[in-house]
Amino acid sequence: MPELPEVETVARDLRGLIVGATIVDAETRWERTLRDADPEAFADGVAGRRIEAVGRRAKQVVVELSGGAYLTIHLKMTGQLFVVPQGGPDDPYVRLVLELDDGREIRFRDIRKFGRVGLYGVGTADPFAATGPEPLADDFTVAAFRRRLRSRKGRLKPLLLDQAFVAGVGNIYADEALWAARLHPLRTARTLRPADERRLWLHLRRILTEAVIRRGSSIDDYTAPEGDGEMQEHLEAYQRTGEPCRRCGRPIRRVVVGGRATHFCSWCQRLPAGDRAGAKAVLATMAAARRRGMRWTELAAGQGSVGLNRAERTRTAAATRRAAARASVGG
DNA sequence: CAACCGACCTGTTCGC
DNA sequence: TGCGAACAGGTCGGTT
Repeated sequence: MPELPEVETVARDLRGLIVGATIVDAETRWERTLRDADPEAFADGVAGRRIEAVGRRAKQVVVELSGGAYLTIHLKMTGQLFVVPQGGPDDPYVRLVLELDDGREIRFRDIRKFGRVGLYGVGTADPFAATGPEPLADDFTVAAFRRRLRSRKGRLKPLLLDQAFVAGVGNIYADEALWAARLHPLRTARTLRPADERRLWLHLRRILTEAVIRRGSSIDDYTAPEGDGEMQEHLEAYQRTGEPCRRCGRPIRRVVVGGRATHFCSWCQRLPAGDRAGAKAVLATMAAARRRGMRWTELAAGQGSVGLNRAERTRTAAATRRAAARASVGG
């Protein structure tokens, strides 16, 4: 699940590997990987262009090409990028191959086919026109963050996931930032006191910065061209359902907010009375789970229970899968 | 504007 | 042991 730190890591790895090379051809194996689903136009558009720079905007890798063209690569849930020698081991999940002039190729591998690659040029519409500010940029000040918070009526968790509100935050770092700032995910932006706003701003930036240094969280399918990250070993809330809160020792709870798994400590992250009115569904679910004797997990209506060791087992299995993927791609 | 839904996809895990 | 349902979640387009 690549978010800002994971995509930043992929972009940095890729930059060191491909800047200066020239794209010779493009082979599309799954048409819808291309935003405009036109393999011929895409190949014509990239062939002969030199790779000038690689960066990131929100959760997308941006590859700048000669002549003012640029590629946007959204990894979505399961997208991976590898740079390998041509003719290396292949696998059925490679969706797009960019052949380089130096005997290597860039492979975009994506099990679930959600990922998208766009090609833009001078005069084409800006794909980031509706994207919010970069949270690690110098001009993302606490004052700027306050202004944005006060212009919104929504609850914090969905707000942090809204790319128009702030760019690059996904499910992992939204939960982590809220835990660190001691703010309930259902808290409304408008009820925040100045100190709350400041803590959220501070911890959001601190956690994203730390995660970039640690090369992101290698959970499920995420890996970068030059190897896994280690931030998954330093998460405080995400996927720690039932494990003790590292501040108070009480079990981390899991609820569904806006259709997304949300992990938090109901002791450290209180919901003020004023915000309870619109949070009935989640609160009722938690009360029902409590009545049924579930102390450490809360479930959406009708869902089964979640085993205590699930997170651990999932992590182990995912690491094995990533290793297999790297081997098959020849990386 | 906010909240919610289904759609897009496949592999893994869960409940029975 | 095997099967189908549930789940993972980023984003878009549509509805309430």
